[in-house]
Amino acid sequence: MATKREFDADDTSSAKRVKMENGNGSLDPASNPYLAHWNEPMAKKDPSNSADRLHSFKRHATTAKQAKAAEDGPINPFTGKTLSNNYFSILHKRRDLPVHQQREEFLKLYQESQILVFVGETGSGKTTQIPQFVLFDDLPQLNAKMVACTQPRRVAAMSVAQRVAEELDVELGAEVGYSIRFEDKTSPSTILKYMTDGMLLREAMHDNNLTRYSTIILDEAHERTLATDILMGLLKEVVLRRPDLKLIIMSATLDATKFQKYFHNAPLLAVPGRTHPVEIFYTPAPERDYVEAALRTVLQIHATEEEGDILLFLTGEEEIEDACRKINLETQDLIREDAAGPLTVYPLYGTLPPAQQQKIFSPAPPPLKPGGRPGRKCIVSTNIAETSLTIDGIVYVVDPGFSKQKVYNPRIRVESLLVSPISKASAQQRAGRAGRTRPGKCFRLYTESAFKKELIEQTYPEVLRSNLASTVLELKKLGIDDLVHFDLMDPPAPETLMRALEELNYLACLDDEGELTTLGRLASEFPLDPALAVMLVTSPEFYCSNEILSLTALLSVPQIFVRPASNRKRADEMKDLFAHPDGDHLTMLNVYHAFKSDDAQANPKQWCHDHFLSYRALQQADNVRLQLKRIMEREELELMSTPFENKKYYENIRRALVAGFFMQVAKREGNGKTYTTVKDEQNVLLHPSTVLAQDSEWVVYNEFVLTTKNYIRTVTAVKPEWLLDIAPNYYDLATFKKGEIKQALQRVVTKMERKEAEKGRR
DNA sequence: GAGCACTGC
Repeated sequence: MATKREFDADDTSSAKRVKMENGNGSLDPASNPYLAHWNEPMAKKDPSNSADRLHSFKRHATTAKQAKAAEDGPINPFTGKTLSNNYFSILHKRRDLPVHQQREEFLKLYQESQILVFVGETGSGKTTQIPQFVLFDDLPQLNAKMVACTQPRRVAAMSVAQRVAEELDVELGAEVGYSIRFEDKTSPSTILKYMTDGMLLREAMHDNNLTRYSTIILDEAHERTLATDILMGLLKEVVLRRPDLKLIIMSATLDATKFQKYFHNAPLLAVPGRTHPVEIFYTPAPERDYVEAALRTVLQIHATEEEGDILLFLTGEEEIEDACRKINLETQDLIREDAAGPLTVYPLYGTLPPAQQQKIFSPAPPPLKPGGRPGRKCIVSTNIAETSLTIDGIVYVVDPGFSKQKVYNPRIRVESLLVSPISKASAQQRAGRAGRTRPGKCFRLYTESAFKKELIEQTYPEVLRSNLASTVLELKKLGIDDLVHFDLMDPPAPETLMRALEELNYLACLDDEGELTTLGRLASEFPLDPALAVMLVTSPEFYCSNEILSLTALLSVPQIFVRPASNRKRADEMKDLFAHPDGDHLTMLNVYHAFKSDDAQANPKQWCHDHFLSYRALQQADNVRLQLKRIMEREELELMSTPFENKKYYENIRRALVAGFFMQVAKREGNGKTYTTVKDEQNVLLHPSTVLAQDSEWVVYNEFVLTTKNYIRTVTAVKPEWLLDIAPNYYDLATFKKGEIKQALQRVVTKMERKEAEKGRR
């Protein structure tokens, strides 16, 4: 039984290798005490060992006592090797974690119930310990299955896997591994796999019952990412089809009963966390200018509070950089007056290069003179410090109560970022950041009554704030036929679903009955938005799949052009070197080709720096391109180019663009600067960053940006004939409202018909 | 004449 997984494993070559080595017993450190220290990977995998070591364990009938005895060694029950000293010293600390108090209780509920909701506050140890508790009772190795534990973020999946591998005294990637986009660190011997929630969702698309797993743990479920929400809906159905599958939903306290209710009143187990108390202060009256109030508060803390670092939450890059400058200036004044010690200010936001992000972990500055006023650091951060990054040593948190949040307006099909009040849950999370190392203080720049009466309980889950086109495509691929009755924890507005279905229908991914088409099935194989996926899948028809492949990759990574405030002119000049008069898409492609040239590859980092391009983004694009290319090859989509000398080289690319983005087209109004989007009839302006000459009558755009004005960004000129030709369903003139756009298209139709007729006469 | 919160496949 125990060796069965070798034959089930995807990686047949390594499975074979394991088998051969198993034949040679003397190489197995478990059976040869003189080789127990031997750490060569080739000698370690032997799944049958675990069955031997845990032979007295009856699946789903074990006790905490049994597990503890097995953990106490001296032999590693999963590898058969002697446990290291490091292992025992960690084991000692692990047993101190709050979750260990309730191991027996956990096992009982886990064994009794198919679904379990587990609530553990920060510091409870749930993410590292619960999967191990499961391992000793679920014994996935006996059935050639795995235990999966999902995380919303890649870094978390990687770092937790690393930690748990150390705790179990195994090599990372062997019994404990992780799986994230671009990196699968697992092997045939893996029995515990940490992975991103998106990754598990991808797997589910090819294996609707997730048969590789015997237990699935959804961690950080309270974050309610799109992937977690869909997985919950899916797993709710899968558990009915697979009575052998167990499911654990892990969450921070807040919303636990909601999860419980959603899963037919599944049992709930709560474990306290281990944090220090945080004292909360409110302002007596509402603040008019939250940035100004925040700066004042930071300086006051610095001048009057005892030692300890400060974390200030603001909403975006510009606001943060500005605040950092001001805090620095004011601190100089305080120091001159000898009213405060030194203060180092660090900005923190997602688009900051990793090296700069790392700086926040440097220690606070020492007093200016021995015995002088204490120095401290102040971190001014976006929401990234709320969940993704934890900084030890923070004692003071300043929370103005705002963050930028994505909102989706299905009426005009536009996602945009809006500065909005945070939720109570967010406010609590922010305050908690002050109590990680010792008791702290949190200064909320709003009144207590505003907190109680105005803040919503929870931030709306992503599923209620997003365009659901790709989600609907995924659900179809997951085998969900009846979307309207698919049981999501928070069902989105019917209009959002209708919009998504409509969009997919126009893209020919769904037929008129709402069934997945061949194109839709192909498109769903790509980790891309449907429009991009359709553009890529159809690009061979336009003889430019190589180029569209590059472009697709470029469009799915962050901005490649860098434009530092101090050197805008030079940056713009450099961009002009790559500019293509027909538009930004072609310009980006020129950049990519230049980046891949031998000249640039000699020293790509320097080359990017010299040309004001983001090396990180271009490298990422390269990575994405490779992944997409592999999928294209697997799906037998041909990779080809129109010869560069051919007149149609760029025209073919522009036509292929239309095949995916025909719903994102705008027409210039008269000879002016304003454009109107087709069908939705929004008035928009070309984003000032465009290289496109103002005289293009019809353009496709990649995104709609709602800021001070309505902009369309990344635009390329197209011909109206192509629209009618390539997307006849969408450009069925009968469906257009009366107006300038319809008239213009009507004229094009007439012209095309006349040409056609002339051709016929000749 | 501009400003991308944060993730993820």
